[in-house]
Amino acid sequence: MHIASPLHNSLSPSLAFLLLLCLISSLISKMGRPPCCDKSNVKRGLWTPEEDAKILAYVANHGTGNWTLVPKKAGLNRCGKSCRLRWTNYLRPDLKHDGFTPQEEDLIINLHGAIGSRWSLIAKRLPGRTDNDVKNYWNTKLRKKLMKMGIDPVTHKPVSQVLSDLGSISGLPNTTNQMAFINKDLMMSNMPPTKTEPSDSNKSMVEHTQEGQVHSWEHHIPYQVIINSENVQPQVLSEAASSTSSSSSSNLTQLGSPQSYSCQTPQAQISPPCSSFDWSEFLHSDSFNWSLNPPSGLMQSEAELSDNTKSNGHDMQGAASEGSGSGSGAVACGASMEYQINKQCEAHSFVDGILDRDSEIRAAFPQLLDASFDY
DNA sequence: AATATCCGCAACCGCTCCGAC
DNA sequence: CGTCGGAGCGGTTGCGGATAT
Repeated sequence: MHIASPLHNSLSPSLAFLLLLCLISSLISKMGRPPCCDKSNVKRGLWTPEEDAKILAYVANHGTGNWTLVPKKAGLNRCGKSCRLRWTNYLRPDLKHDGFTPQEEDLIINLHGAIGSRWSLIAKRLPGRTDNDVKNYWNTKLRKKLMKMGIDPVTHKPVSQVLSDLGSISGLPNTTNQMAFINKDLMMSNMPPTKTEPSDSNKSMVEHTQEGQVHSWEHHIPYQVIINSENVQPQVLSEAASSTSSSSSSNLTQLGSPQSYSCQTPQAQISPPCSSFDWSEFLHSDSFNWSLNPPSGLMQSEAELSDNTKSNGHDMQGAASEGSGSGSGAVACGASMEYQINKQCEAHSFVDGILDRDSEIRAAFPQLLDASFDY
């Protein structure tokens, strides 16, 4: 004896499915933004030549833009976002697919030291390269190269300086006005855990596994250990911190790295107080062409530059636009860093300059280094 | 020769920004 | 002013080839 409810009788399977869809979409809208496409029904993974041809044909006929419609119009079972990435990172006709030149390599290192992991900004200085290219090249080659040479790829400081800064935190005489950054890779690769006995204050941060490996650094040590508020203006700090979703390490590196290039005493490293600094302006300035004699192709057109400034204006344009005085401050700061960077570039390569700085620190603080670290 | 490990790169993911409505 | 969707960004993952054992 089955008594069917009226609802059960009237609800066809297709209607039930629609209601379910409505319920799900309603739930999704409450939870947050729905995905850009139905990932379960689109192809993922490597692209075939046929798919590439469809994208190329579509772009040739319609141009780029409105990528969500591209899969449908081009006859592709792909997410629009995936199509856009395929185009921008691989299919664009202006892309270079050959290896990076030494000039490009130097430029990436210099720019990374100055602005951190702003791959898109760096890539804009390298015609034919995408942010993905630059990022991959950095992660696979340049980072390791710098580490091998004893340079912390995060701070672009010599390892000895980073470690001495770490020693300062852990109870050794503290050299204020310094910015110290802890890089996990650096720790893992340059700090033999069995050799270094952490001080009491450090023991809580350093944990040795049974195999003698250090772990959990990132959970215990803030990347930014010391920031002198007199030298780093809160506005710059907050702008840098809020400008991107990238990690705090990269944001803070932007602030610290240019200063660390200077071949001066630790105290003198710190630039005069800046009301703000315009990274975009700095990058666009002639002084940022370095002494690499970059090929003319490395230069960016004015249109691109202004677009660049616009797209990054919220985080790169500081008080320069807010008042005449602060504008000159930005210029002054830019000039200061330009001087430091150019000074270094004039005499040596980037790496040479850092190694020189390393030697100076070793000479200035032999006891400090010898007593704290043996590497 | 077979297997394990490493490495580089393409692609994906999640987030933010920004303009249109 | 808030919402929506496109676009861009940086970080991460996974695959496939290269190299080591």
